[in-house]
Amino acid sequence: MDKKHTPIACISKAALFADLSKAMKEKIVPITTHQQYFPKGSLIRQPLDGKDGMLVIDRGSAKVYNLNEDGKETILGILNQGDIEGQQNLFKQESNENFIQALQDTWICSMNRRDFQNLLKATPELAVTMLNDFGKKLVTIERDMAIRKSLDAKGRLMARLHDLAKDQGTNYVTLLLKKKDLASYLGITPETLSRQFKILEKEKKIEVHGKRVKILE
DNA sequence: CCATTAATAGGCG
DNA sequence: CGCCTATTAATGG
Repeated sequence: MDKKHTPIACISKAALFADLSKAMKEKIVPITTHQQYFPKGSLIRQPLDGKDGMLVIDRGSAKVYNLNEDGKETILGILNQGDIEGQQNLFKQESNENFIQALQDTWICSMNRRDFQNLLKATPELAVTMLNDFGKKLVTIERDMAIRKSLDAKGRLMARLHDLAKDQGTNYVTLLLKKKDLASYLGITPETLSRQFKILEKEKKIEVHGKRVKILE
């Protein structure tokens, strides 16, 4: 299935590293572990697993979630190819407190905290790039929170669909998540999500075909 | 096939 | 809207 994988190519896929010079990337290579394979549904990270590094999705996708008091999942975010997760772990002692589960067969590359800290000290450009990335993530999170608080279920769903359309570059969007996961991500129940889909269809705003949704407005 | 999980439907607070 | 239950669809072995 997989052809060739070079550490440099892998690093370049990660938004965080994409803009670095080749020399910079070569500095990163030695501290990375490449192409660990996780079958669909397996846990890539979980609390107390002792993994302290950050990871990059080389291929595949994964969901980040934790469990609330009632033992139910709350989806914190979705990782797609090239996304970074666990940057926090590079700066603090504790290991992960969230679960990360592969949504498809997924390959990740990773590095541990200590090696990366040393590299950061030696490579200011990397530190700056990373800080900017943090900023972007912060903006996204704040925006998501604002949406969750201000919009009702229908509005949240529509907003999410438009985001997906933007990400995927088409109005015929493919839902990567199971609907119950999408519901969790939106902070609503699966039942409510199902109802909102029906309502939006009736209003001629979307067309649902299994896991694909056409956005009509 | 059967068993489990996901999605939907309907009732109710 | 969330929670609950029942039914059906989809999935995986």
